[in-house]
This record gives sequence, structure tokens and C-alpha cells, in this order.
Amino acid sequence: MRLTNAKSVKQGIRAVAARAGVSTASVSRALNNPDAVSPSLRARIEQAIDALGYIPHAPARILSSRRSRTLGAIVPTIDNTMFARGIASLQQYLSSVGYMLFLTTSGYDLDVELQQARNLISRGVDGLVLRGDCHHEGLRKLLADNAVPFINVGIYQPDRPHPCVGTNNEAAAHRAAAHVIELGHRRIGIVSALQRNNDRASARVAGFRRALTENGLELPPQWHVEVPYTLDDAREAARYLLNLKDRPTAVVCGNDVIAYGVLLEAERDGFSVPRDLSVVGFDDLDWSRHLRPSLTTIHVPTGETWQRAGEYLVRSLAGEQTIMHREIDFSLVVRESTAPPLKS
Amino acid sequence: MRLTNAKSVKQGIRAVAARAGVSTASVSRALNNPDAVSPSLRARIEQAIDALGYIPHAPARILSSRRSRTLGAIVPTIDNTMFARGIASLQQYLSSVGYMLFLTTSGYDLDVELQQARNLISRGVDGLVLRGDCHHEGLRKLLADNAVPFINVGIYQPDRPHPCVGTNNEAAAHRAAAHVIELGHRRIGIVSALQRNNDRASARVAGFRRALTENGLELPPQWHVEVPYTLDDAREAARYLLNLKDRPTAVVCGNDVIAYGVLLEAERDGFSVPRDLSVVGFDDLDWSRHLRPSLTTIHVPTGETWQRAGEYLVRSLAGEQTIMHREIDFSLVVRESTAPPLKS
DNA sequence: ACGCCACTTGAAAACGGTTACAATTTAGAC
DNA sequence: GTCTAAATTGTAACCGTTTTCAAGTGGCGT
Repeated sequence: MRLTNAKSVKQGIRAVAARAGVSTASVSRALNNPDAVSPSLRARIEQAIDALGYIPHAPARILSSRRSRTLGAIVPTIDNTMFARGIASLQQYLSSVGYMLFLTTSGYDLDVELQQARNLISRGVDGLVLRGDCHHEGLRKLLADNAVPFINVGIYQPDRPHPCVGTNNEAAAHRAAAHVIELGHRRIGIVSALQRNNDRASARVAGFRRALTENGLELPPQWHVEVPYTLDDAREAARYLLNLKDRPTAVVCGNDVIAYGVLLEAERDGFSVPRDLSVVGFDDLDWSRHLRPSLTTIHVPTGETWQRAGEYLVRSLAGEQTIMHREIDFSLVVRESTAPPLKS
Repeated sequence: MRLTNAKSVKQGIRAVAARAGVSTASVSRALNNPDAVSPSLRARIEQAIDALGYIPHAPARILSSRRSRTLGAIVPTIDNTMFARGIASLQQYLSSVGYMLFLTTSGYDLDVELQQARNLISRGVDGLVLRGDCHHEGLRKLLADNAVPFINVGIYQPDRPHPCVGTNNEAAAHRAAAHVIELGHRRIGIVSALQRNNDRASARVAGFRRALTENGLELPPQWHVEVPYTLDDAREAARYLLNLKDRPTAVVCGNDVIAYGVLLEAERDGFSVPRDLSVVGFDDLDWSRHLRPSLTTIHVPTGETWQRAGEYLVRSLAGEQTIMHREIDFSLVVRESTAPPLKS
């Protein structure tokens, strides 16, 4: 003797359908497009749903609908205030429109970035947020082959065929350098981030240099130093620069963290900022206004930038027409770390 | 006249199988358990795979295998050095063992946290990393109903039935307060984070208070103030405390950001740290050793903590037996911000 | 009354993998 | 050379949704 009752479904949309006495199609519709189902049915279904504590199974939904409502982001590291802030904004925005975010890190390595992209695509992301436009050769092909939309964030390159959103780093850096030049400085040093595989860093250096050149200023090789990512690295570079026999009266920095390093090291070596040395940063992180002296820097709306990146992808996925190249305004914030040079 | 050739599969595991002249089962095996398939077959399959540029479709895999190799994490915010660092470590570890991370934020709101958990479960995560042990009533039920393993990170509560990994906040806070007491301070103020819905903050306050009580010290109500999350909030609180007619000679802080606020405000108001005021932080963020004066604080290995949380979940998911309650050691780092009180 | 249309609803075929089970081959022991 | 066990491979059901298509229902103009 065997039990012959139909296999009773424990969970899932079928269980809901059974309990509400409708078909799975109707449940699905009630969930995805409530208006397509009559109020009475909808009520029955909703009641069944929370009687059962039903939670839809996203992977199945993705498999069947071929849309994951998920974006992937690949950043060099999260452990950096700027990226953390960007990711925070992006995540928050995506969450507000019902999307999820897969977050991965590349550690500034293009091969890893490619691998992570493969990973993300495998997970079924609808789109990808990348940092900058300096990627592995295979990445573009991968994205094209799999028809995955993406956007480069943190840069503005209207001439290139890829979507991007960000500030014009070259112009912003130019503005920063122009500021100290306007103050009267003629001896200006540069401490930049590593330019290799980092188009933002290079664009900023280019902007700095253009400002110098346009004003007929020389940049002796020893006045331009590149540093890795940490505050300690920046301090070391600053120490070198400040101990030069022939040292600059102003230093423009590739980012705020570097500027903090210069500020800290200057203080430690007994230099007074801005009396003995003017310092300009780039990014305007939180600390810049709290430090003593507070830091003159380029303000970049990081949160907005990343949110716009999310908006771009979400909109294009929804089929809306959106602008491919969006420029985000920067501004020079003059604080205490810059002043005219001492008369010598 | 109609084409009668079998429907040719464009992509997916079936395409690979067809090209390699094997069954889909073999391809799946070659992918998931290479040893279960003969070397010759494996070679043919691998060749077909990269000839086709085949990328497995994770959602389908998840649907069919009921394992997502994905963890979810819910943090109050990413936009905070400590969480950013923790998430960074967790993400990196997970990546190294082939897992992915879904990152969401709750904004310190338990309802949001619950909602995000539902979200994450819907996405099919294999486990959840939560912060602290102070959650919405419904969260535990949700996790139990859906048999989702989880771990509370950042706390150490061996008595409770839930897995956790972190430092003993009460003991660490006690150590911090004991330090200034040992230096001779009798007038000690507390600036803590908001205790509501934050068991870490409350544990730290409890530790501070126990140290005071054990040494027969009073804590006048006006010497204990709670502040939200930002540096500005902390500065405001510090300003209040420092302008009291009858003010403490030492302040113990609920975290480093708060301590920074006290430090900055003290300097602004013309107090010299540590001469006029001793300050102790908690967490030992990067800035603590760079600041002038550098900050005496409790060092907490945040990265390790989060990585261990990941390890715990990955291991239990693999069926291994692991310890439920893991304590992470803290240490007091004495720097420049604390000194004996001035003789008055 | 009738035909037509718009609106609801249901049945069943995908979606792209995994895996239990069966079938086949191979190796080893006698 | 035969028999059995082990290793390899294939067949097909299933995972939990969405979605196409067809069927049913009721309202409305004539």
C-alpha cells in the first residue's frame, strides 16, 4: 500500500500556487507585475505568500528571465577612503532601485581584474563598473563577446568610444598647479601616484606639467616623485623631497593621502606649512578639512560619480537612452596649506 | 521544405559537450571534479571549452546544485575605515577560496538589516556575516527557518548560542580606562558611540565604567556623552566636554574617530594633549599613529577578525567542525596622547 | 442574440546546469 | 578465457522560476 496523493510541494512558487489555488504563472505575475492579475487573486496569493514565508529564489529567476538585476564592480582596493565612499554610494543607489552589487578587488593588477570580470560575468551580472579606462587587452574582448555593458568611472574621456563618468583629471590637476603658480610659486614639485596602469594618475601628472610648461617653469627630474598607495610611502617620498638641497617651495600631490604624507613629514622636519612650503592635494577626503593646517585640494564628488555610474547602467539596461560620457565638476578648495612663497 | 538538422546549441555546456563529442554530464564533471574523468576526455573538453570561450552560468549551477559559494555581509556602512578594512579582508579571503561576497548596508537600522537579510537569502547566499549580536527579532527566525548559517563579527560572547568572532570589547575598554587610571587620573570622562542597538558600544561603555567603579571613581553624568558616527559629531561632543567648568583630565573614547574629534577640538581650544588632557581611543585605525600627538588606543586586528568570520562559514559549509566562539586578542598601544595628569 | 475584443488565467516549455542511475568499458583474479 | 568489481561515460530527471501560447470569461455595440 502506497500513498498516492500528489507529491506535495514543500516550498517555492508551486507551494504558494497550491495554497492559493492558482497556477504558478499567476503567482509569478502577482510578484513581477501585480497589475496583470485581478485584485482578488492577488490578495489570495499575497496571503499565501506570507502564510508560507515564501522567499523567491533569485538564481532560478535569473536563469529563467536572463536578467539578474545585479551589477559587478571591480576596484583596486576597498581599503581606501575614496573607493570606500564610491562603493558606498553605488551600493546604496543600487539597493534603492532593487539591484544588488557584487564587489571584487583587483589590487591594481590588470590580470586579476580580467579574472574577476570573468568571475562576475559567470555570476550573471547585467553590467560592470570599472575604474578608469586602462584595462587588460582581453577584458574588452570579453565584455564585447558576452555583450556585457560597462562603464569606466573616475575619468572623463569624451573622445573614446567607451562610456565613462568622472571628472577631467587633467584639467583639475592643471587647476591645482595653476593655483600655486598664481600665488607666486616658481619652484614646484610633484608627488604623484604610480602612473603605470593608472590613467587617472597619469592624467593628473599631465595636468600638473601642462600648467608648469604654460608658465615657463622647469620641472627638474628630482622634483617629480611617484609613490605607491600608503601614507607611509607618501611620507617617505616627502622626506626625500624636503631634504633636497635645492627644494621646491610648493608641492602638488596626486591625491590627498599623498598630501597628508607631505604635510605630516613637513611638520616632523620642522617646516611650517604654508609658510615654508605650500601643499595641494586632490580628492578632498574627509580629513582634509579637519587637519591642521587644513588642506587646499581639488574637491571631487566621489559619491555622486559612482552613483551616476550606477544610474547609467541601470538606465541602459532598462532600455533608456543615456549619455555615454558624463563629466563631473571638480572645484578647487582653498584652505590653509597654501600661501605665497616666502621672499628669499 | 524544412531544415531537419537537430537544433544546434549556440552556447552553454551543451555546446561544449557537442563540440567535444561527449555528454553534458562529462563536461560538468570535468569542470567540478576533474579527477572523475579520464585524462583524454578531459583534454578534449578543456580544448572545446576555450575554443568556445565558454563561461559557466553560475545561477544555473546554483539552481541545480543548491550551493552558491556566495556569502552575504551586512554592515552598517562601508564608509568607515574600520568596516572598509574588515570587508576588504573578508572579500579577499573569500575570493581566494572561490567564494563571492554580496555586500549590503543597513545604515545602523535593524529593520533595514532584516530586509537586507531577506534579500540576501533570496539571492541564495550560503551564509551570512553580521555585525554584532543585536538584531531584529525576526532576523533570527528568518535565519533559522531558512537554515542559513551565520556569524556575528566584532564581538566575543562565549555564553551565547550563536557563533561569533571578535575581541572582548568590555575587557578591552576596561584595559583602556585602567591605563589612564594607572597614570594617576581620577577625573575621567567617557565619549562613547550611540549605545542604542549597538552591543559593541555598550560593552565598551560597560568596560569603562567597571574600571572606574573598581577604582572607586565617580562618573558624573555630564562626563559621559554619546555621539553619532562622524568626526564632526565627535568634535561637537568634545567641545561640550572641554568647556565644562569642571572638566575631566582624561577622556576615554568609544572608538578612534571619536578620539580624533577630541584631539582636534582640544587643539583648537588651546588645550595641549597630553599635558592638559589625556585621550585614549579604540580600534587603532591608520591615522592613529600618524597624528600629532599620536593616539594611545586599543589595537584591534579588524582584518583578521573578518577573515576568521569568513573562514568559519566556509569551513562549516564544507562540513568541517569549527569553533563557534573565537576570541581575537586586543592590545593597548601607548602613544603620545596619554600622560600623568598635571599636579593641581 | 451574436460576434468581437479585452482581460484573466492556466498549461507547459524553456533557462543552463548537476547528479542519480544505468550502461558500458576496463582491469584483475582465477 | 570467463567472471566480477571498479572505473568511466551517457541518459534523463530535476532545480525554481518566467513566459509564450492557448483557453476561458465577461462586456459591449449592433
